[in-house]
Amino acid sequence: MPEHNEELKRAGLKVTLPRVKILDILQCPNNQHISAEDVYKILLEHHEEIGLATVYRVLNQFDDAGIVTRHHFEGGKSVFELTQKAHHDHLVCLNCGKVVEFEDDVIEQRQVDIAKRNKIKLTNHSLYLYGECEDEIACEKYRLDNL
Amino acid sequence: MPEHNEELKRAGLKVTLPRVKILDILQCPNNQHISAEDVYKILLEHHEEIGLATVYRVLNQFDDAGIVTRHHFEGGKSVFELTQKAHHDHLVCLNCGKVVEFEDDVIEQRQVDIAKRNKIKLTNHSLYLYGECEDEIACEKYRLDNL
DNA sequence: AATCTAATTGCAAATAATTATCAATTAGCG
DNA sequence: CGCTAATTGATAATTATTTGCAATTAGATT
Ligand SMILES: [Mn+2]
Ligand SMILES: [Mn+2]
Ligand SMILES: [Zn+2]
Ligand SMILES: [Zn+2]
Repeated sequence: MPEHNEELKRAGLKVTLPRVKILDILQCPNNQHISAEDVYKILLEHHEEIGLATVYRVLNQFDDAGIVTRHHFEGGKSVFELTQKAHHDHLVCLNCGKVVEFEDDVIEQRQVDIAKRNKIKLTNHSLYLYGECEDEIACEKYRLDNL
Repeated sequence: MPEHNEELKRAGLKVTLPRVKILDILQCPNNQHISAEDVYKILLEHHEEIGLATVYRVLNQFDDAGIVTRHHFEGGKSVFELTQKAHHDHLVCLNCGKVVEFEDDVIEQRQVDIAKRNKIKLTNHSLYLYGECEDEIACEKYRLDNL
């Protein structure tokens, strides 16, 4: 019934409980830019008996299908977010982990120019800005709230 | 005697064969943006009895000392390069692995503005452009030459 | 130059993140 | 309702990197 089913079918994926549940989790605003491990933890909290291997598998399938976008923030592990209508890049606080999304047409255009100038057909890029919240109090609060 | 010694001493690191040899390897133009594993392979080719753990340790020490800069290109493993006088970003061919360095003041300035606008003190950033060489023949050649 | 000691190294075992294997289960088509 | 290929869970395997520890050594101190 939910539109989740449509999205899965469109991607040629069977509608299974793990997939629907994982989509649910990704949908939640709190869980944007979430790691496989964290998706798994939330599943456990919801008492869903879904294996970690399945989480990784499903996220990869979603990535292949374009349903999610994978990012490599500093820290080794991949994080995923539902693919948005518009491309955007990220600004990450190294203290509290807050992620701010932004888009900048000037930067995007420059990237295209640089690639062209160097005779390379640009297929994608990754841009991450790292820093620290100027508001230290809010930063510390955010950090504590997210464990 | 070589200036390597100075660089190591300045960083408070003893002048040892592993460190000197690894600096030698990083110095070579062929080895810009090289992984720990590849540094280790080259050491083996040079018949240097240096352990892989030491390579990782030394590269981390160099990173801490600012002697090298670590990058995370697509592909999981870290790559290192001797820290250059000027900051630059990278354009990588996903086919042949060629890496082109570039600097773009407009992009740099925009990043600063974006961070400021979002009340975050920018500490660093990573920008990687990925694509494919327009010259497919040169691309394939480069790919084969590098294994 | 001989001595000393903290830094360094090599090797093997340990981690961390992710993937592969495979038998058991199941979605969805006919 | 039955069939079959897709999916899943548990576990073993991989990959990249780090850590523990005993043996070695650079370089300061006699
Ligand atoms: Mn995002
Ligand atoms: Mn470079
Ligand atoms: Zn913060
Ligand atoms: Zn190429």
